Amino acid sequence: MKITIQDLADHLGISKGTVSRALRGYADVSASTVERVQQAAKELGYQPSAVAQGIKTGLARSVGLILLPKSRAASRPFLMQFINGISTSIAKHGYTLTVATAQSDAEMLELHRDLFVQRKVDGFILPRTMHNDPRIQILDQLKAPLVLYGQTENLTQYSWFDINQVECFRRATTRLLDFGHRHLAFLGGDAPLFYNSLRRKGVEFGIREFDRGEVQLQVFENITTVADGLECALRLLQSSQPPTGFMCALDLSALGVIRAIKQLELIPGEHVSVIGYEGIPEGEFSEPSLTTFEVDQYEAGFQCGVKLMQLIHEKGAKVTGTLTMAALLERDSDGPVRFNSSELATFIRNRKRLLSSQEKLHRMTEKSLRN
Amino acid sequence: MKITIQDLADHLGISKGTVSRALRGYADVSASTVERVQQAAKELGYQPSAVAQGIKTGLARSVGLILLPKSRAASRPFLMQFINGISTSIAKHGYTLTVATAQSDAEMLELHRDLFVQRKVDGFILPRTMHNDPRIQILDQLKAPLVLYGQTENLTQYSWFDINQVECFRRATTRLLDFGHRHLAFLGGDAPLFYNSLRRKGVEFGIREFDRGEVQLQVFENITTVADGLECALRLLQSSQPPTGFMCALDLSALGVIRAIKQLELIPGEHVSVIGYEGIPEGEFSEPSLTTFEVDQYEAGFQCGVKLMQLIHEKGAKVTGTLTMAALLERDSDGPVRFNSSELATFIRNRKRLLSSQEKLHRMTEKSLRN
DNA sequence: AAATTATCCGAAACCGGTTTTGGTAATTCA
DNA sequence: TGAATTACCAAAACCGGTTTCGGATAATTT
Repeated sequence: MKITIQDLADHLGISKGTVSRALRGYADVSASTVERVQQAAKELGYQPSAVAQGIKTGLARSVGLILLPKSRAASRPFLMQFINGISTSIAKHGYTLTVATAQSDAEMLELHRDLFVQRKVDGFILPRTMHNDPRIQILDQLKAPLVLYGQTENLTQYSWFDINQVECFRRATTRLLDFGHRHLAFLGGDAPLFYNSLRRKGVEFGIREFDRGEVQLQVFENITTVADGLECALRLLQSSQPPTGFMCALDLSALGVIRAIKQLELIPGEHVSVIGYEGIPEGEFSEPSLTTFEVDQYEAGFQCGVKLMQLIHEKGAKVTGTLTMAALLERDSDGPVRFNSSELATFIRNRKRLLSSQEKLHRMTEKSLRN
Repeated sequence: MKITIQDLADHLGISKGTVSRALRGYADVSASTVERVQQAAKELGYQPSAVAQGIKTGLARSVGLILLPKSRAASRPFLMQFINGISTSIAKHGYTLTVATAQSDAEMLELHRDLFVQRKVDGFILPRTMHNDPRIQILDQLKAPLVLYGQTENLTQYSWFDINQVECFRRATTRLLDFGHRHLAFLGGDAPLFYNSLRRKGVEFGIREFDRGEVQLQVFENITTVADGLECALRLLQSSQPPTGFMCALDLSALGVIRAIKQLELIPGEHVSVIGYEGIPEGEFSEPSLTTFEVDQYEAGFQCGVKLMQLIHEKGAKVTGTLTMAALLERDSDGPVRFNSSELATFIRNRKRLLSSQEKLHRMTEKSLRN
């Protein structure tokens, strides 16, 4: 059933070595033979077995991407386009993507080691880089090619691709300050991940540039889901010094903040401003739509793939780092400050008091409409 | 650097054949030798190269999953957990998952063929089954093991796993009818995919069981995104005979319907009922939360993996089909009918007329609150 | 004690490719 | 015309495993 190089050689009456050299483009095969071999290969549907090729070349022609589905909420949105980008760029080199999932951090490290030692992959792409990422330490020992999606310590030793998140959050901060906001909150994401410090640093830069003492910043961490953002914002807004501008490390938490604002019967983008980061599709459909930085995950995956192919194929290839920008989507969840923090606090208190009476009114209206 | 079976054999002073037989558990190796070999393998960190193993066994120990990122909205939600399930179940057999993405239908078919012919994968999992799925035809020719996630024609020839979607939608329909709804709409999804006919069939069954002539059903197709659902529902609700109950083939479109209902200043779950299908996380956070059928995508992936491993490893294994149920999450987007269709139409017309006056009222209230 | 049977392992073949080696026939050059 | 290249291809070695085969030794049976 399955046709091998020997079958093809027999069919043509030549040796299998010649068939191989013809297909690999060696110079010592006559043009006519190359032609005949290619023709026959196409006719018989011969394609060399990647497995058999790999044994001699030492390459599996596959790269590894290992995910931790535990961190479901955070990794889900970006995944599909990222995978698509990787797989598209490596496909040009005949590579495929091996995706594995680990149930724990320990298992994730084992998986990296095993996949490489077993020669199932030739290198790795490491998303969601951590501080002192343990994956890197293991892969370094094995001299496994790797590309980081994100930054970390000792960046000059590795190839990496990242968005300039510091700049993004500097701009987000400047934007809110220019809008007149003076009480800001930064809702950070996963604390152990490197991105979190970068985004936070961007916020601090933005404030430092501007500050003449009148800016207040509150910082939180591990706000990674809609529920987290909702809860955190509800608490902050009902405090005595509520922020009037929220910068969220993740769109998901920003959507939670918007929900909190609406829950307090305030208007997001007017009474309170919110800026997110990542550009998940939900942000477009949110009411109001979410101002955010749109990360091109396809491009990120594509570039990671390109860099990894360089490391694997070009011997002596130098590691490279690339920093790009995300596009700011100026939508409706932020705008010029209406109240300062104290005014907002008062407004919220009054609102609360009047909610019951307003509800009565609403019920009356409804009743009258039905009749 | 990389240690081979020959290195291990030299280190132990025995032949590589014996090392291999010891590690593969052959009976003709003494217990003490097995012990020594295993010990040494662990110490030296030896793991056989999957590539070299594959050449003799003819297996790549990998299964393929090929995605079409074009259909982004529809495939995104279910993906991560599905991949996790597959990868977890096949990991028990030392298998990994090869994920590739195709940019077009034609490329997708080629990819299936190439990956199998090149022996990069030993079989496939086919999600999102279509009518007369062309992938199946190609893989049949190659005698490639495959498992369907979803159903199709000639089901007895293949292993497959699916949710009993007919039953789900029969129950959704019965539920709305029991709530007293008599004007229903079914918002179908991707028409070429097999699931669509199944879900529609479920709706028709539900109505046929019940109908004494008074039930009205409107059917639509290719409503796959929030925007689609929003638009479709807006149109229907403003027609002269609006449905009071919506059954959506996809949660995403159901969320759009909810948005449409709210946009018309109606209360989802009171004035109009909505039921979705799939159980995406957004449905939990929606206001009101979405009544839907929660599909266990992890389990689906897991079972597909199990079935594929059977086909690949147990020779003469018979194909098997499995149908399970999804859990109905009774949340807040549906409920007893309040208005019949005509009443609803009137209500909506009046609402519209009064919206401007109500808005005036609202602005006045707000102004008074600020002072 | 000899014959038989088990036990254990080395040697070799094999899987399907790639790459090196070496030899023959056709060309080119002196 | 003879020598030196060149062009081309067959044969063989190799990659890192698995599996078969057969032989040596030990254990058992007669």
